[in-house]
Amino acid sequence: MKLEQATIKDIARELNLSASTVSRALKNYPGINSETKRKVKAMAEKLNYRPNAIALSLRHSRSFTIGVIIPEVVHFFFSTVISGIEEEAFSRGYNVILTQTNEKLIREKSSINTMLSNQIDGVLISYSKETTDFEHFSNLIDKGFPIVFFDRVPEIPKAITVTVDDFGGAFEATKHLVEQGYRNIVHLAGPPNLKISRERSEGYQAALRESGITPDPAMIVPCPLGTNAEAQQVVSKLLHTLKKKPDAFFAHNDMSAVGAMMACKEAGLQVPSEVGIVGFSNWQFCSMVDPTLSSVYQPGFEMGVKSTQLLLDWIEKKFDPEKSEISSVLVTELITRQSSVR
Amino acid sequence: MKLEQATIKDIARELNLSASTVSRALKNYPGINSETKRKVKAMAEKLNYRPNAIALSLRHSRSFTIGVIIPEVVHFFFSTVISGIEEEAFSRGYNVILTQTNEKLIREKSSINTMLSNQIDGVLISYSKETTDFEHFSNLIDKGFPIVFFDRVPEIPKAITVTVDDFGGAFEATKHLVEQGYRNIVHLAGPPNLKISRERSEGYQAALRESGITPDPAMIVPCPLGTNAEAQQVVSKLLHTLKKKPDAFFAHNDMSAVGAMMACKEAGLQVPSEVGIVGFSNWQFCSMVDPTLSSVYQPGFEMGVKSTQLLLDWIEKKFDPEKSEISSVLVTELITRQSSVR
DNA sequence: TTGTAAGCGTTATCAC
DNA sequence: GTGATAACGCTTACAA
Repeated sequence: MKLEQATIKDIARELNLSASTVSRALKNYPGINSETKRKVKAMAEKLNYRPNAIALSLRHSRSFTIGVIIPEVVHFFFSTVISGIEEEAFSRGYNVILTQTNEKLIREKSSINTMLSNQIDGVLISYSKETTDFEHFSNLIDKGFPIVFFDRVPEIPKAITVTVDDFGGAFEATKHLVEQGYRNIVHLAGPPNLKISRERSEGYQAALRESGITPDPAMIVPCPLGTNAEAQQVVSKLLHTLKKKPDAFFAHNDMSAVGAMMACKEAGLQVPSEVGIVGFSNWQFCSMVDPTLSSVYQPGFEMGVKSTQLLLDWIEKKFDPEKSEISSVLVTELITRQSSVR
Repeated sequence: MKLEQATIKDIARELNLSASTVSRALKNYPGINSETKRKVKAMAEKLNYRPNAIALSLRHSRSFTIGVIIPEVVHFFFSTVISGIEEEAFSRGYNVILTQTNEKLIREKSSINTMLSNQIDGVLISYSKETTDFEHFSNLIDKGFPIVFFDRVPEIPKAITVTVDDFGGAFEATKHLVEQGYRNIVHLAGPPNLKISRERSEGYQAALRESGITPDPAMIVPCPLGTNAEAQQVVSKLLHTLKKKPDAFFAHNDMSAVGAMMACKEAGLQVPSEVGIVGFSNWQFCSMVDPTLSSVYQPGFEMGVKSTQLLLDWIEKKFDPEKSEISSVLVTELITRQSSVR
């Protein structure tokens, strides 16, 4: 059962007018009899007329719809970004069509194709962990199609990107641990093919160096899944195997940090007195665990808003990506809680 | 800069054919010269032809797009549901357009209008906390427009709904607390205008009665915001004011449960030996807090999948809501962890 | 001030 | 086997 939508033609027929007059009346064109205008609007109201956005899209070759492609919806940080995207798009009269890739490259590609078929005006992308080749993006960029990358951004020419200052955040977190007197700081690192992981790792190392500590490769431990179970297991093992006994953990995400915390508790180590822990992202649960978890806040909502602003400005030709290369970097903020302060 | 999309006309021009022939060739219609077909497909490939979904929508009055309206994206449960919706829709060739209402009725209404303008084929809705009048829904239902409600469902005639067994989940949780020997069980209740809140409250009361305990209105405490801060404050106060000292909390959501846990710790009460706590939803952090939090698991992903199945079956006329009234109730599962087992 | 006609991309219908 | 035409709903030169 379809919804019987009244069209301009219906209004025209009822009032013995032409479709063009109705169209003009509805849009307050100059040079329309005000009585006609009144009648048209009244009839539109009566018939519950609603413009057909599909017809408008076809006419204007503009859909007022943007696409969003993310790895996962069920992810606190990404959901925050989506929220920002949705707010900004809504307030500027755009629709958002959303797909998740589940970290699969093939879904990423097919999503882009579907969206292009649907004539989206532009797209926001955070790519999957499987993506190592960026040709499907550069093709679009080369054709001048509006595309903005956020958080997970490719290192390709002319890409417009929005990220947080991962390096700076990691630097600050590590520095903080040093200041609290921790010396043997382990880094639980993310998947190395993501730039964000590398930035965080480098920020950590830079902070150590600046503090006169030489980074030890053995202290950089991969936790590519980023789950608390993984980190717990990894850290439990570490506590036995490492020569230099670690007295702090800087994790690339909050779940790993919690995993580390659980492993320490299990091993009978006091947090923060014996071991300091700092996470990254400042997820909701940071203030709910015991001890509460210090973490680097990433402005997800702002990232969504900023990315969308850039994209829509581009679409609406308010800025020209050819002339103004933009990579926007949002500042992070270290939130210190119990887990790292002694 | 628009993407120069090749159209059927372009292919036709290149090959000196008519648009209709090209269209037929591309769709493998019978009665087309196989050589022509080959040439057309080759040219389509060469020009990187992609069918214009907008034109198809206009032609067929079908957009292959469904709308999703939820209160908040940044909400673990809802994001899980979205994930299920997205998966099912994607696998059946539909797009998902998403809006969040931020719990505002006015946004709910305007979102529906925008989506209708965009000729969505159907819509999935979980309504806002502000929504108390359901006329904007019944209007659509009366016109036979495909609409499926999930989680927060209105009690109006002919509404197709998908919920979890909130009553049953609450019943089981409360029963479990009783079995663990807790007697003065407080319920931290959700906003009463949501049916889910009432169901959970009633499940709690029914379980008490079945255990020979008369529910005490003073032991049902509103926590309408559902934040841990709110619950912590409420519970701290409770511990002093209630005549019958509470020895357990069944919260309508997990954040309230954590708030209660924090308040108890603060008051020097041991969990679970002195106070038992059970939450609702089984959010990620349940296994991360200390002690780990027992909670009622709600199948969010399945809810998304089920709702979408119903909606798409309706759209594709695989079931007739006039004949088969469907309210689908998914089972919950109590996950017992440390906070309630002694 | 209003009407006519063409066109956005596609396909169903009817010709040839 | 293939082509011409009309139609989906709307806007916009151009004409009246």
